[in-house]
Amino acid sequence: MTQPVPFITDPSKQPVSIQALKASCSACSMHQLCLPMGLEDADINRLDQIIGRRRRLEKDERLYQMGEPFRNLYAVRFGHFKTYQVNAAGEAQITGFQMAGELLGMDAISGNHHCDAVALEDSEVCEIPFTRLEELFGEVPALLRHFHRIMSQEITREQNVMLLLGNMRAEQRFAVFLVNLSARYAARGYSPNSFQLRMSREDIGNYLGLTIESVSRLLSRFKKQGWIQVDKREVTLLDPAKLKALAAGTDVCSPMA
Amino acid sequence: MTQPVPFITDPSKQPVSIQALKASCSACSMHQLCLPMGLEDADINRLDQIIGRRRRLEKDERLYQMGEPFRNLYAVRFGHFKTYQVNAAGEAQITGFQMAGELLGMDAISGNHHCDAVALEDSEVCEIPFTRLEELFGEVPALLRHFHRIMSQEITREQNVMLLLGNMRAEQRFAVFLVNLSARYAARGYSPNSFQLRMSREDIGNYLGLTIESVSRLLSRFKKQGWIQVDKREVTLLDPAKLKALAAGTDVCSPMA
DNA sequence: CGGGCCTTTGAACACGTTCAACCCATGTGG
DNA sequence: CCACATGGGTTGAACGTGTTCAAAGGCCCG
Repeated sequence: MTQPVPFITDPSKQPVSIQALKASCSACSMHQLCLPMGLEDADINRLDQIIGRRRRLEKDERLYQMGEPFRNLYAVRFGHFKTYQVNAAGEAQITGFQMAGELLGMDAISGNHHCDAVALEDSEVCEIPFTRLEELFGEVPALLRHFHRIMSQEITREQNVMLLLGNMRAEQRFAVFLVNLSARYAARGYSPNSFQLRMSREDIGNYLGLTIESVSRLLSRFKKQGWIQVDKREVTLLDPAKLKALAAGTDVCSPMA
Repeated sequence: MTQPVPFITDPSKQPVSIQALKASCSACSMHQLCLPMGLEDADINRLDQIIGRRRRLEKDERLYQMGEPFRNLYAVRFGHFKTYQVNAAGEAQITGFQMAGELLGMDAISGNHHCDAVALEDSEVCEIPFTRLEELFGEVPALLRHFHRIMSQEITREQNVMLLLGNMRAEQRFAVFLVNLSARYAARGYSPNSFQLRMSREDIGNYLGLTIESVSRLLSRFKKQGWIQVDKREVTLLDPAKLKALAAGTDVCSPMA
Protein backbone atom coordinates (compact mmCIF):
# COMPACT_ATOMS: atom_id res chain seq x y z
CA MET A 1 0.00 0.00 0.00
CA THR A 2 1.23 3.48 -0.82
CA GLN A 3 1.24 5.78 2.17
CA PRO A 4 2.13 9.39 1.49
CA VAL A 5 5.72 9.99 2.53
CA PRO A 6 5.97 11.77 5.87
CA PHE A 7 7.38 15.24 6.15
CA ILE A 8 11.16 15.30 6.46
CA THR A 9 13.02 18.36 7.67
CA ASP A 10 16.28 19.10 5.95
CA PRO A 11 18.64 19.64 8.91
CA SER A 12 21.18 21.58 6.87
CA LYS A 13 18.78 24.40 6.13
CA GLN A 14 16.45 24.07 9.06
CA PRO A 15 18.29 23.48 12.32
CA VAL A 16 16.08 22.41 15.19
CA SER A 17 14.33 25.59 16.21
CA ILE A 18 10.93 27.15 16.62
CA GLN A 19 10.85 27.38 12.88
CA ALA A 20 11.19 23.63 12.52
CA LEU A 21 8.03 23.11 14.49
CA LYS A 22 6.15 24.97 11.83
CA ALA A 23 5.59 23.86 8.31
CA SER A 24 8.31 24.50 5.80
CA CYS A 25 7.14 24.74 2.24
CA SER A 26 10.57 24.34 0.65
CA ALA A 27 11.14 21.09 2.48
CA CYS A 28 7.63 19.78 1.86
CA SER A 29 7.28 17.04 -0.70
CA MET A 30 4.10 18.67 -1.97
CA HIS A 31 5.50 22.10 -2.74
CA GLN A 32 5.37 21.43 -6.48
CA LEU A 33 1.63 20.90 -6.32
CA CYS A 34 0.62 23.18 -3.50
CA LEU A 35 0.38 26.92 -3.01
CA PRO A 36 4.14 27.60 -3.46
CA MET A 37 4.18 25.99 -6.89
CA GLY A 38 6.49 27.82 -9.26
CA LEU A 39 7.68 30.37 -6.71
CA GLU A 40 11.34 31.35 -6.39
CA ASP A 41 13.13 30.16 -3.27
CA ALA A 42 13.11 33.62 -1.76
CA ASP A 43 9.37 33.89 -2.17
CA ILE A 44 8.80 30.41 -0.79
CA ASN A 45 10.62 31.52 2.32
CA ARG A 46 8.35 34.53 2.65
CA LEU A 47 5.40 32.21 2.38
CA ASP A 48 6.95 30.00 5.04
CA GLN A 49 7.06 32.97 7.38
CA ILE A 50 3.31 33.33 7.42
CA ILE A 51 2.27 29.69 7.48
CA GLY A 52 0.72 28.96 10.86
CA ARG A 53 1.08 25.81 12.85
CA ARG A 54 0.66 22.42 11.38
CA ARG A 55 -2.40 20.68 12.64
CA ARG A 56 -2.90 16.96 12.99
CA LEU A 57 -6.31 15.42 12.75
CA GLU A 58 -7.29 11.88 13.37
CA LYS A 59 -9.79 9.92 11.33
CA ASP A 60 -13.26 11.45 11.43
CA GLU A 61 -12.05 14.61 13.13
CA ARG A 62 -13.48 17.82 11.77
CA LEU A 63 -11.21 20.54 10.40
CA TYR A 64 -13.93 23.16 10.14
CA GLN A 65 -17.66 23.38 10.11
CA MET A 66 -20.40 25.23 8.26
CA GLY A 67 -21.05 28.63 9.76
CA GLU A 68 -17.68 29.02 11.43
CA PRO A 69 -15.98 32.33 10.70
CA PHE A 70 -13.28 32.13 8.09
CA ARG A 71 -9.71 32.61 9.28
CA ASN A 72 -7.45 30.13 7.53
CA LEU A 73 -7.01 28.22 4.36
CA TYR A 74 -5.57 24.76 4.84
CA ALA A 75 -3.11 22.85 2.72
CA VAL A 76 -3.23 19.09 3.10
CA ARG A 77 0.22 17.77 4.03
CA PHE A 78 -0.74 14.14 4.18
CA GLY A 79 -3.88 12.15 4.62
CA HIS A 80 -7.26 12.68 2.97
CA PHE A 81 -10.30 14.83 3.61
CA LYS A 82 -13.87 15.08 2.46
CA THR A 83 -15.89 18.28 2.26
CA TYR A 84 -19.65 18.23 2.30
CA GLN A 85 -22.55 20.56 2.35
CA VAL A 86 -25.74 20.14 4.33
CA ASN A 87 -28.99 21.87 3.50
CA ALA A 88 -31.89 22.93 5.70
CA ALA A 89 -33.47 19.48 5.54
CA GLY A 90 -30.28 17.77 6.68
CA GLU A 91 -29.47 16.25 3.30
CA ALA A 92 -25.72 16.14 2.79
CA GLN A 93 -23.71 16.21 -0.40
CA ILE A 94 -20.00 15.49 -0.49
CA THR A 95 -18.51 18.13 -2.75
CA GLY A 96 -15.01 16.73 -2.96
CA PHE A 97 -12.23 14.54 -1.63
CA GLN A 98 -8.92 16.30 -0.96
CA MET A 99 -5.46 14.78 -0.83
CA ALA A 100 -1.90 15.96 -0.15
CA GLY A 101 -1.03 19.27 -1.79
CA GLU A 102 -4.63 20.38 -2.20
CA LEU A 103 -6.16 23.46 -0.65
CA LEU A 104 -9.18 23.51 1.66
CA GLY A 105 -11.44 26.37 2.59
CA MET A 106 -11.70 28.44 -0.57
CA ASP A 107 -15.47 28.42 -0.38
CA ALA A 108 -15.23 30.36 2.88
CA ILE A 109 -13.42 33.49 1.75
CA SER A 110 -16.77 35.21 1.45
CA GLY A 111 -17.02 35.32 5.25
CA ASN A 112 -17.65 31.99 6.88
CA HIS A 113 -17.47 28.36 6.01
CA HIS A 114 -20.19 26.95 3.78
CA CYS A 115 -19.30 23.31 4.19
CA ASP A 116 -17.73 20.89 6.64
CA ALA A 117 -14.30 19.34 6.18
CA VAL A 118 -13.56 16.01 7.85
CA ALA A 119 -10.43 13.85 7.82
CA LEU A 120 -10.91 10.45 6.21
CA GLU A 121 -7.83 9.10 7.99
CA ASP A 122 -5.12 10.46 10.26
CA SER A 123 -3.99 13.56 8.43
CA GLU A 124 -2.08 16.79 8.72
CA VAL A 125 -2.68 20.26 7.33
CA CYS A 126 -0.82 23.55 7.22
CA GLU A 127 -2.78 26.46 8.57
CA ILE A 128 -2.55 29.49 6.28
CA PRO A 129 -3.88 32.63 7.97
CA PHE A 130 -5.71 34.34 5.19
CA THR A 131 -5.18 37.94 6.27
CA ARG A 132 -1.43 37.35 6.27
CA LEU A 133 -1.69 35.64 2.91
CA GLU A 134 -3.50 38.72 1.59
CA GLU A 135 -0.68 40.92 2.84
CA LEU A 136 1.78 38.72 1.01
CA PHE A 137 -0.22 38.94 -2.22
CA GLY A 138 0.80 42.59 -2.48
CA GLU A 139 4.46 41.68 -2.23
CA VAL A 140 4.59 38.50 -4.29
CA PRO A 141 2.52 38.86 -7.46
CA ALA A 142 3.44 35.36 -8.60
CA LEU A 143 1.78 34.01 -5.48
CA LEU A 144 -1.39 35.94 -6.15
CA ARG A 145 -1.47 34.76 -9.73
CA HIS A 146 -1.08 31.18 -8.68
CA PHE A 147 -3.73 31.53 -6.03
CA HIS A 148 -6.16 32.74 -8.66
CA ARG A 149 -5.30 29.77 -10.83
CA ILE A 150 -6.03 27.44 -7.94
CA MET A 151 -9.42 29.00 -7.25
CA SER A 152 -10.22 28.94 -10.94
CA GLN A 153 -9.32 25.28 -11.14
CA GLU A 154 -11.58 24.58 -8.19
CA ILE A 155 -14.44 26.20 -10.08
CA THR A 156 -13.67 24.07 -13.12
CA ARG A 157 -13.44 20.94 -11.02
CA GLU A 158 -16.87 21.59 -9.60
CA GLN A 159 -18.29 22.21 -13.06
CA ASN A 160 -17.00 18.79 -14.02
CA VAL A 161 -18.81 17.27 -11.08
CA MET A 162 -21.97 19.04 -12.18
CA LEU A 163 -21.53 17.45 -15.59
CA LEU A 164 -21.10 14.09 -13.91
CA LEU A 165 -24.15 14.44 -11.69
CA GLY A 166 -26.36 15.99 -14.33
CA ASN A 167 -25.60 13.88 -17.38
CA MET A 168 -23.89 10.60 -16.63
CA ARG A 169 -25.24 7.16 -15.84
CA ALA A 170 -24.01 5.29 -12.82
CA GLU A 171 -21.39 3.29 -14.69
CA GLN A 172 -19.81 6.37 -16.25
CA ARG A 173 -19.84 8.27 -12.97
CA PHE A 174 -18.00 5.49 -11.27
CA ALA A 175 -15.44 5.21 -14.05
CA VAL A 176 -14.83 8.96 -13.85
CA PHE A 177 -14.33 8.63 -10.12
CA LEU A 178 -11.72 5.89 -10.46
CA VAL A 179 -9.87 7.53 -13.34
CA ASN A 180 -9.77 10.82 -11.48
CA LEU A 181 -8.29 9.25 -8.35
CA SER A 182 -5.81 7.39 -10.51
CA ALA A 183 -4.59 10.58 -12.18
CA ARG A 184 -4.24 12.41 -8.89
CA TYR A 185 -2.19 9.63 -7.33
CA ALA A 186 -0.03 9.50 -10.44
CA ALA A 187 0.63 13.24 -10.12
CA ARG A 188 1.88 12.56 -6.60
CA GLY A 189 4.24 9.82 -7.65
CA TYR A 190 2.10 6.91 -6.56
CA SER A 191 0.92 4.05 -8.67
CA PRO A 192 -1.92 5.16 -10.95
CA ASN A 193 -3.32 1.66 -11.10
CA SER A 194 -3.25 0.49 -7.53
CA PHE A 195 -4.46 2.52 -4.59
CA GLN A 196 -6.60 2.46 -1.54
CA LEU A 197 -10.01 4.05 -1.36
CA ARG A 198 -9.73 6.26 1.68
CA MET A 199 -13.49 6.83 1.84
CA SER A 200 -16.35 4.49 2.69
CA ARG A 201 -18.78 3.15 0.13
CA GLU A 202 -21.31 5.51 1.61
CA ASP A 203 -19.06 8.50 0.93
CA ILE A 204 -18.48 7.38 -2.65
CA GLY A 205 -22.18 6.95 -3.20
CA ASN A 206 -23.03 10.29 -1.72
CA TYR A 207 -20.38 12.02 -3.84
CA LEU A 208 -21.57 10.35 -7.04
CA GLY A 209 -25.26 10.83 -6.35
CA LEU A 210 -25.81 7.09 -5.92
CA THR A 211 -26.80 4.82 -3.08
CA ILE A 212 -24.34 2.65 -1.23
CA GLU A 213 -25.97 -0.40 -2.80
CA SER A 214 -25.40 0.93 -6.29
CA VAL A 215 -21.74 1.55 -5.53
CA SER A 216 -21.38 -1.96 -4.23
CA ARG A 217 -23.01 -3.36 -7.35
CA LEU A 218 -20.79 -1.26 -9.60
CA LEU A 219 -17.67 -2.50 -7.85
CA SER A 220 -18.87 -6.07 -8.24
CA ARG A 221 -19.73 -5.61 -11.88
CA PHE A 222 -16.46 -3.87 -12.78
CA LYS A 223 -14.66 -6.71 -11.04
CA LYS A 224 -16.68 -9.35 -12.89
CA GLN A 225 -15.88 -7.60 -16.18
CA GLY A 226 -12.20 -7.84 -15.37
CA TRP A 227 -11.74 -4.07 -15.40
CA ILE A 228 -10.66 -3.79 -11.80
CA GLN A 229 -9.65 -5.89 -8.85
CA VAL A 230 -11.15 -5.11 -5.46
CA ASP A 231 -10.28 -6.25 -2.02
CA LYS A 232 -12.02 -4.23 0.62
CA ARG A 233 -10.77 -0.71 0.00
CA GLU A 234 -7.78 -1.74 -2.07
CA VAL A 235 -8.43 -1.20 -5.77
CA THR A 236 -6.35 -2.18 -8.79
CA LEU A 237 -7.20 -0.91 -12.25
CA LEU A 238 -6.70 -3.87 -14.58
CA ASP A 239 -7.92 -2.15 -17.74
CA PRO A 240 -7.25 1.59 -17.37
CA ALA A 241 -7.89 2.22 -21.07
CA LYS A 242 -11.35 0.73 -20.85
CA LEU A 243 -12.09 2.76 -17.74
CA LYS A 244 -10.91 5.96 -19.42
CA ALA A 245 -13.12 5.22 -22.41
CA LEU A 246 -16.09 4.68 -20.12
CA ALA A 247 -15.28 7.89 -18.24
CA ALA A 248 -14.98 9.91 -21.43
CA GLY A 249 -18.25 8.49 -22.67
CA THR A 250 -16.60 7.31 -25.87
CA ASP A 251 -17.44 3.75 -24.89
CA VAL A 252 -21.04 2.69 -24.57
CA CYS A 253 -22.59 2.42 -21.18
CA SER A 254 -24.23 -0.91 -20.51
CA PRO A 255 -27.16 -1.09 -18.10
CA MET A 256 -26.80 -1.99 -14.45
CA ALA A 257 -28.48 -5.40 -14.72
CA MET B 1 -42.80 42.41 -18.10
CA THR B 2 -39.68 43.66 -16.40
CA GLN B 3 -36.88 44.39 -18.81
CA PRO B 4 -33.58 45.42 -17.27
CA VAL B 5 -33.25 49.19 -17.48
CA PRO B 6 -30.88 50.28 -20.21
CA PHE B 7 -27.67 52.03 -19.35
CA ILE B 8 -28.05 55.79 -18.93
CA THR B 9 -25.09 58.11 -19.00
CA ASP B 10 -25.21 61.01 -16.58
CA PRO B 11 -24.40 63.94 -18.90
CA SER B 12 -23.34 66.20 -16.02
CA LYS B 13 -20.45 63.94 -15.05
CA GLN B 14 -19.81 62.25 -18.36
CA PRO B 15 -19.86 64.65 -21.25
CA VAL B 16 -19.99 63.01 -24.62
CA SER B 17 -16.45 61.77 -25.15
CA ILE B 18 -14.38 58.71 -25.81
CA GLN B 19 -14.93 57.81 -22.20
CA ALA B 20 -18.67 57.71 -22.68
CA LEU B 21 -18.31 55.01 -25.27
CA LYS B 22 -16.80 52.78 -22.69
CA ALA B 23 -18.51 51.38 -19.66
CA SER B 24 -18.73 53.56 -16.62
CA CYS B 25 -19.07 51.65 -13.37
CA SER B 26 -20.21 54.60 -11.29
CA ALA B 27 -23.07 55.30 -13.66
CA CYS B 28 -24.02 51.68 -14.04
CA SER B 29 -27.17 50.55 -12.30
CA MET B 30 -25.46 47.31 -11.34
CA HIS B 31 -22.45 48.75 -9.55
CA GLN B 32 -23.80 47.76 -6.15
CA LEU B 33 -23.86 44.10 -7.18
CA CYS B 34 -20.94 43.90 -9.54
CA LEU B 35 -17.17 44.09 -9.21
CA PRO B 36 -17.06 47.68 -7.90
CA MET B 37 -19.32 46.82 -4.98
CA GLY B 38 -18.28 48.66 -1.84
CA LEU B 39 -15.46 50.60 -3.48
CA GLU B 40 -14.89 54.29 -2.83
CA ASP B 41 -15.64 56.65 -5.71
CA ALA B 42 -11.97 57.24 -6.39
CA ASP B 43 -11.34 53.52 -6.69
CA ILE B 44 -14.36 53.00 -8.88
CA ASN B 45 -12.89 55.55 -11.23
CA ARG B 46 -9.63 53.65 -11.33
CA LEU B 47 -11.56 50.54 -12.19
CA ASP B 48 -13.38 52.48 -14.92
CA GLN B 49 -10.01 53.32 -16.46
CA ILE B 50 -9.20 49.72 -17.17
CA ILE B 51 -12.60 48.46 -18.27
CA GLY B 52 -12.46 47.63 -21.95
CA ARG B 53 -15.17 48.17 -24.49
CA ARG B 54 -18.73 47.19 -23.94
CA ARG B 55 -19.79 44.38 -26.15
CA ARG B 56 -23.28 43.69 -27.40
CA LEU B 57 -24.41 40.18 -28.21
CA GLU B 58 -27.61 39.10 -29.78
CA LYS B 59 -29.62 36.08 -28.78
CA ASP B 60 -27.70 32.82 -29.22
CA GLU B 61 -24.44 34.63 -29.89
CA ARG B 62 -21.43 33.17 -28.15
CA LEU B 63 -19.31 35.29 -25.80
CA TYR B 64 -16.49 32.79 -25.51
CA GLN B 65 -15.83 29.16 -26.17
CA MET B 66 -14.06 26.25 -24.55
CA GLY B 67 -10.38 26.21 -25.35
CA GLU B 68 -10.07 29.89 -26.18
CA PRO B 69 -7.20 31.63 -24.40
CA PHE B 70 -8.24 33.65 -21.40
CA ARG B 71 -7.95 37.42 -21.70
CA ASN B 72 -11.01 39.04 -20.14
CA LEU B 73 -13.56 38.62 -17.47
CA TYR B 74 -17.00 39.86 -18.43
CA ALA B 75 -19.58 41.64 -16.34
CA VAL B 76 -23.14 41.34 -17.56
CA ARG B 77 -24.66 44.79 -18.04
CA PHE B 78 -28.04 43.63 -19.19
CA GLY B 79 -29.50 40.51 -20.68
CA HIS B 80 -28.91 36.92 -19.67
CA PHE B 81 -26.34 34.24 -20.41
CA LYS B 82 -25.90 30.54 -19.97
CA THR B 83 -22.59 28.77 -19.45
CA TYR B 84 -22.17 25.13 -20.24
CA GLN B 85 -19.55 22.49 -20.36
CA VAL B 86 -19.21 19.81 -23.00
CA ASN B 87 -17.28 16.59 -22.47
CA ALA B 88 -15.46 14.34 -24.90
CA ALA B 89 -18.65 12.50 -25.81
CA GLY B 90 -20.47 15.73 -26.63
CA GLU B 91 -22.74 15.65 -23.60
CA ALA B 92 -23.39 19.18 -22.38
CA GLN B 93 -24.20 20.45 -18.93
CA ILE B 94 -25.35 23.96 -18.28
CA THR B 95 -23.42 25.11 -15.24
CA GLY B 96 -25.24 28.38 -14.64
CA PHE B 97 -27.43 31.21 -15.84
CA GLN B 98 -25.99 34.70 -15.43
CA MET B 99 -27.85 37.99 -15.22
CA ALA B 100 -26.98 41.67 -14.89
CA GLY B 101 -24.21 42.41 -12.42
CA GLU B 102 -22.78 38.89 -12.50
CA LEU B 103 -19.28 37.98 -13.59
CA LEU B 104 -18.41 35.56 -16.38
CA GLY B 105 -15.16 33.75 -17.07
CA MET B 106 -13.75 32.99 -13.64
CA ASP B 107 -13.27 29.35 -14.58
CA ALA B 108 -10.78 30.45 -17.21
CA ILE B 109 -8.18 32.20 -15.07
CA SER B 110 -6.16 29.00 -15.09
CA GLY B 111 -5.26 29.63 -18.73
CA ASN B 112 -8.10 29.12 -21.16
CA HIS B 113 -11.83 28.83 -21.12
CA HIS B 114 -13.32 25.61 -19.84
CA CYS B 115 -16.88 26.27 -20.86
CA ASP B 116 -18.94 28.15 -23.42
CA ALA B 117 -20.96 31.26 -22.65
CA VAL B 118 -23.95 32.11 -24.84
CA ALA B 119 -26.43 34.98 -24.68
CA LEU B 120 -30.00 33.92 -23.99
CA GLU B 121 -31.32 37.20 -25.38
CA ASP B 122 -29.86 40.43 -26.71
CA SER B 123 -27.36 41.36 -24.03
CA GLU B 124 -24.39 43.52 -23.21
CA VAL B 125 -21.23 42.89 -21.21
CA CYS B 126 -18.27 44.91 -20.00
CA GLU B 127 -14.93 43.52 -21.04
CA ILE B 128 -12.48 43.47 -18.13
CA PRO B 129 -8.91 42.80 -19.31
CA PHE B 130 -7.58 40.52 -16.62
CA THR B 131 -3.94 41.55 -16.73
CA ARG B 132 -4.96 45.15 -16.12
CA LEU B 133 -7.26 44.04 -13.34
CA GLU B 134 -4.33 42.21 -11.77
CA GLU B 135 -2.28 45.39 -11.89
CA LEU B 136 -5.07 47.22 -10.14
CA PHE B 137 -5.27 44.57 -7.41
CA GLY B 138 -1.89 45.78 -6.14
CA GLU B 139 -3.18 49.32 -5.84
CA VAL B 140 -6.70 48.76 -4.58
CA PRO B 141 -6.73 46.07 -1.88
CA ALA B 142 -10.47 46.43 -1.39
CA LEU B 143 -10.96 45.43 -5.00
CA LEU B 144 -8.82 42.34 -4.57
CA ARG B 145 -10.70 41.35 -1.44
CA HIS B 146 -14.01 41.72 -3.17
CA PHE B 147 -12.81 39.76 -6.15
CA HIS B 148 -11.87 36.90 -3.84
CA ARG B 149 -15.30 37.03 -2.27
CA ILE B 150 -16.89 36.80 -5.69
CA MET B 151 -14.82 33.78 -6.68
CA SER B 152 -15.52 32.17 -3.35
CA GLN B 153 -19.24 32.73 -3.77
CA GLU B 154 -19.04 31.15 -7.19
CA ILE B 155 -17.51 28.06 -5.60
CA THR B 156 -20.28 27.97 -3.03
CA ARG B 157 -22.94 28.44 -5.67
CA GLU B 158 -21.61 25.48 -7.57
CA GLN B 159 -21.53 23.37 -4.43
CA ASN B 160 -25.19 24.15 -4.00
CA VAL B 161 -25.88 22.93 -7.52
CA MET B 162 -23.99 19.75 -6.70
CA LEU B 163 -26.27 19.31 -3.70
CA LEU B 164 -29.25 19.85 -5.96
CA LEU B 165 -28.11 17.40 -8.62
CA GLY B 166 -26.87 14.78 -6.20
CA ASN B 167 -29.60 14.70 -3.60
CA MET B 168 -32.85 16.26 -4.70
CA ARG B 169 -35.89 14.89 -6.46
CA ALA B 170 -37.25 16.64 -9.52
CA GLU B 171 -39.87 18.63 -7.66
CA GLN B 172 -37.38 20.03 -5.18
CA ARG B 173 -34.87 20.86 -7.90
CA PHE B 174 -37.45 22.82 -9.76
CA ALA B 175 -38.58 24.69 -6.66
CA VAL B 176 -34.96 25.60 -5.91
CA PHE B 177 -34.61 26.87 -9.45
CA LEU B 178 -37.65 29.13 -9.22
CA VAL B 179 -36.84 30.43 -5.74
CA ASN B 180 -33.29 31.19 -6.78
CA LEU B 181 -34.38 33.19 -9.82
CA SER B 182 -36.91 34.99 -7.67
CA ALA B 183 -34.28 36.04 -5.14
CA ARG B 184 -31.89 37.24 -7.80
CA TYR B 185 -34.51 39.35 -9.51
CA ALA B 186 -35.53 40.77 -6.15
CA ALA B 187 -31.90 41.77 -5.49
CA ARG B 188 -32.00 43.70 -8.77
CA GLY B 189 -35.15 45.56 -7.91
CA TYR B 190 -37.52 43.52 -10.02
CA SER B 191 -40.59 41.69 -8.86
CA PRO B 192 -39.63 38.53 -6.99
CA ASN B 193 -42.90 36.86 -7.89
CA SER B 194 -43.33 37.62 -11.55
CA PHE B 195 -40.66 37.23 -14.16
CA GLN B 196 -39.87 35.81 -17.53
CA LEU B 197 -37.86 32.66 -18.00
CA ARG B 198 -35.13 33.76 -20.35
CA MET B 199 -34.09 30.17 -21.10
CA SER B 200 -35.87 27.41 -23.00
CA ARG B 201 -37.39 24.38 -21.31
CA GLU B 202 -34.51 22.42 -22.72
CA ASP B 203 -31.99 24.67 -20.98
CA ILE B 204 -33.85 24.39 -17.69
CA GLY B 205 -33.95 20.63 -17.99
CA ASN B 206 -30.31 20.36 -18.83
CA TYR B 207 -29.35 22.60 -15.92
CA LEU B 208 -31.48 20.63 -13.46
CA GLY B 209 -30.46 17.21 -14.73
CA LEU B 210 -33.94 16.50 -16.07
CA THR B 211 -35.50 16.02 -19.48
CA ILE B 212 -37.52 18.65 -21.23
CA GLU B 213 -40.63 16.53 -20.70
CA SER B 214 -40.08 16.42 -16.96
CA VAL B 215 -39.73 20.20 -16.83
CA SER B 216 -42.94 20.59 -18.78
CA ARG B 217 -44.75 18.21 -16.43
CA LEU B 218 -43.39 20.02 -13.38
CA LEU B 219 -44.62 23.34 -14.71
CA SER B 220 -48.04 21.84 -15.36
CA ARG B 221 -48.19 20.23 -11.94
CA PHE B 222 -47.06 23.34 -10.07
CA LYS B 223 -49.71 25.26 -11.98
CA LYS B 224 -52.39 22.71 -11.19
CA GLN B 225 -51.43 22.87 -7.52
CA GLY B 226 -51.93 26.62 -7.61
CA TRP B 227 -48.33 27.35 -6.67
CA ILE B 228 -47.49 29.19 -9.86
CA GLN B 229 -49.06 30.65 -12.95
CA VAL B 230 -47.47 29.99 -16.29
CA ASP B 231 -48.00 31.47 -19.70
CA LYS B 232 -45.29 30.47 -22.13
CA ARG B 233 -42.15 31.83 -20.50
CA GLU B 234 -43.91 34.23 -18.16
CA VAL B 235 -44.04 32.85 -14.62
CA THR B 236 -45.80 34.14 -11.53
CA LEU B 237 -45.16 32.66 -8.13
CA LEU B 238 -48.55 32.43 -6.43
CA ASP B 239 -47.36 30.67 -3.28
CA PRO B 240 -43.73 31.67 -2.69
CA ALA B 241 -43.77 30.31 0.86
CA LYS B 242 -44.77 26.87 -0.35
CA LEU B 243 -42.09 26.96 -3.02
CA LYS B 244 -39.46 27.99 -0.49
CA ALA B 245 -40.50 25.13 1.77
CA LEU B 246 -40.23 22.70 -1.12
CA ALA B 247 -36.83 24.13 -2.04
CA ALA B 248 -35.53 23.87 1.51
CA GLY B 249 -36.78 20.31 1.73
CA THR B 250 -38.74 21.13 4.86
CA ASP B 251 -41.89 20.26 3.00
CA VAL B 252 -42.48 16.77 1.73
CA CYS B 253 -41.89 15.97 -1.87
CA SER B 254 -44.80 14.28 -3.58
CA PRO B 255 -44.12 11.96 -6.52
CA MET B 256 -44.29 13.04 -10.13
CA ALA B 257 -47.52 11.12 -10.90
C1' DC C 1 -16.96 -15.51 21.08
C1' DG C 2 -20.20 -11.82 20.59
C1' DG C 3 -21.65 -7.28 18.99
C1' DG C 4 -21.45 -3.66 15.83
C1' DC C 5 -20.51 -1.84 11.50
C1' DC C 6 -19.71 -1.97 6.74
C1' DT C 7 -20.58 -4.40 2.63
C1' DT C 8 -22.83 -7.45 -0.55
C1' DT C 9 -26.71 -9.45 -2.81
C1' DG C 10 -31.59 -10.19 -4.04
C1' DA C 11 -36.33 -8.71 -5.27
C1' DA C 12 -39.90 -5.30 -5.77
C1' DC C 13 -40.76 -0.77 -6.64
C1' DA C 14 -40.84 4.06 -8.35
C1' DC C 15 -39.17 8.15 -10.34
C1' DG C 16 -38.02 10.05 -14.24
C1' DT C 17 -36.92 8.69 -19.03
C1' DT C 18 -38.01 7.35 -23.58
C1' DC C 19 -40.84 7.15 -27.37
C1' DA C 20 -44.64 8.95 -29.64
C1' DA C 21 -48.36 11.86 -30.87
C1' DC C 22 -50.22 16.21 -30.74
C1' DC C 23 -50.70 21.29 -30.07
C1' DC C 24 -49.75 25.89 -31.21
C1' DA C 25 -47.47 29.97 -32.91
C1' DT C 26 -44.67 31.65 -36.42
C1' DG C 27 -42.87 32.02 -40.82
C1' DT C 28 -42.68 30.88 -45.87
C1' DG C 29 -43.84 30.03 -50.48
C1' DG C 30 -47.16 29.11 -54.03
C1' DC D 1 -55.01 33.59 -48.78
C1' DC D 2 -54.19 29.15 -47.68
C1' DA D 3 -50.93 25.07 -47.43
C1' DC D 4 -47.25 23.60 -45.38
C1' DA D 5 -43.05 23.34 -42.73
C1' DT D 6 -40.61 24.31 -38.47
C1' DG D 7 -39.49 24.63 -33.65
C1' DG D 8 -40.84 24.85 -29.00
C1' DG D 9 -43.87 23.01 -25.83
C1' DT D 10 -47.37 19.68 -23.80
C1' DT D 11 -49.32 15.27 -22.76
C1' DG D 12 -49.82 10.16 -22.60
C1' DA D 13 -48.14 5.35 -22.07
C1' DA D 14 -44.51 1.99 -21.53
C1' DC D 15 -40.15 1.24 -20.04
C1' DG D 16 -35.75 1.02 -17.40
C1' DT D 17 -32.19 2.64 -14.31
C1' DG D 18 -31.26 3.06 -9.91
C1' DT D 19 -33.73 3.08 -5.40
C1' DT D 20 -35.82 0.98 -1.51
C1' DC D 21 -36.49 -2.61 1.48
C1' DA D 22 -34.84 -6.74 3.34
C1' DA D 23 -31.67 -10.25 4.69
C1' DA D 24 -27.35 -12.29 4.95
C1' DG D 25 -22.24 -12.16 4.93
C1' DG D 26 -17.75 -10.77 6.53
C1' DC D 27 -14.52 -8.24 9.34
C1' DC D 28 -12.74 -5.82 13.34
C1' DC D 29 -12.35 -5.10 18.02
C1' DG D 30 -13.95 -5.64 22.44
